[in-house]
Amino acid sequence: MNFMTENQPKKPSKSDRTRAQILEAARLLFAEHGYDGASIRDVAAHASIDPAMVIRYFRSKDELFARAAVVDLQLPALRAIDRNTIGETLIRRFLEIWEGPASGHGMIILLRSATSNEFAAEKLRDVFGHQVRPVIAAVADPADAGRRAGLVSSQLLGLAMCRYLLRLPPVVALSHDEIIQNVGPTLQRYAVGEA
Amino acid sequence: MNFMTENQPKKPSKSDRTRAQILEAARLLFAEHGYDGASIRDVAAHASIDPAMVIRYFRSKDELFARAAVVDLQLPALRAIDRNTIGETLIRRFLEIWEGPASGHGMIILLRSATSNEFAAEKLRDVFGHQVRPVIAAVADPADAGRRAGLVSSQLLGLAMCRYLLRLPPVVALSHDEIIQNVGPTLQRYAVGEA
DNA sequence: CTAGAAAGTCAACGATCGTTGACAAATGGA
DNA sequence: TCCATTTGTCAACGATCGTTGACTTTCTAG
Repeated sequence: MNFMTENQPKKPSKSDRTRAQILEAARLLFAEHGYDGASIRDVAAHASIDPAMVIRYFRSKDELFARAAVVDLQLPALRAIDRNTIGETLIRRFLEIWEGPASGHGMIILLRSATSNEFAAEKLRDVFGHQVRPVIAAVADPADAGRRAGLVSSQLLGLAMCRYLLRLPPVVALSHDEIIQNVGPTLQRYAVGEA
Repeated sequence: MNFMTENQPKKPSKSDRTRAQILEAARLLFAEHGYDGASIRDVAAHASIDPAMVIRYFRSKDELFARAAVVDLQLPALRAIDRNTIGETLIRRFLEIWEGPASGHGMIILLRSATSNEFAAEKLRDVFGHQVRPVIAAVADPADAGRRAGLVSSQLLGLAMCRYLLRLPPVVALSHDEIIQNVGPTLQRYAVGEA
């Protein structure tokens, strides 16, 4: 038993590297094929390792998925910015999350599985409740922040579905500027628009 | 062999009823659990029948799914209506499709499986190309009808995801009037708005 | 009534899956 | 060096899945 687990030890101890490889492979395959479509054997093969190791490092497929489906949107604090550019700010951050270099696959993993996996769905509702809604609540009447955040989420999840999951050609073809120009005003109205 | 198959025969011939029962059970379970989550054995049990019969009547699970995932949105011809109410017309039809009495489960079946099943995804793209896009093309410059239809679809698919699949509480709580009031203008702008 | 087709039952196949436990190799501190 | 812990390999388990083929029951036309 390693009793230094909760310190900041300088040990990338072989096992940690294997663990990371498994997790990386899992993120890739869960993102591409969803929870059901990605088998533990597939993950193991992608990490050049035995399937049994996947279970040893993560206790089950569910736990592996939970580790892989971590999402931190890092939404900006909207109170600090010009109230008229809130919609634009949100859609710009959206594009960074989905197409920026630091994209951690987290959202696509959740979205890919949330339709047929209750855990993923709950996790996604959690992201809404703990990451999206508070940001909106900071700039809108808290009484209907949920409604506004819900509308914002509906547009953003739909855009993600069409562009990154379903890959509807006309939506894939949209440039960043077009997206900002079209969707920005929608989000602006949903977030802080009239009534 | 029944050589009267392509006429309009007055024979609900036992087998036709079984066939219909299987299809109904399949639609229900595919809508609830998706392609992977609904097994042929489940469908058979729901139809009070042997699993082998499902294969006999439909040749395979894929074919059964194809039969179950039929969608006809019956979108109204937008050219006939007041140009200023296009957004409202679209969102009203959306609510009818998803919550009206004639809801055939078709869209929820597709949406539930499209994220991890390529056939369902292709079918959904097909619905977009053959049912949504033409309707938009009738009232907008055909050159960017794809872009406009894509934006409309992103909002509507996102709303369906949040309200019927993910069941985000604040989105579920929205009344029809609230939805029409909030989403209508968005669709209006996407469909026929400036530039 | 009777023969043949249609409808339904049953058991099993091969494949894949998550998971386990027994075992071998590698590693590192004493 | 020796030994204990870690790390990795291997084969198999039980379960579930889609699908098949042989069989029996039910229905219906002649």
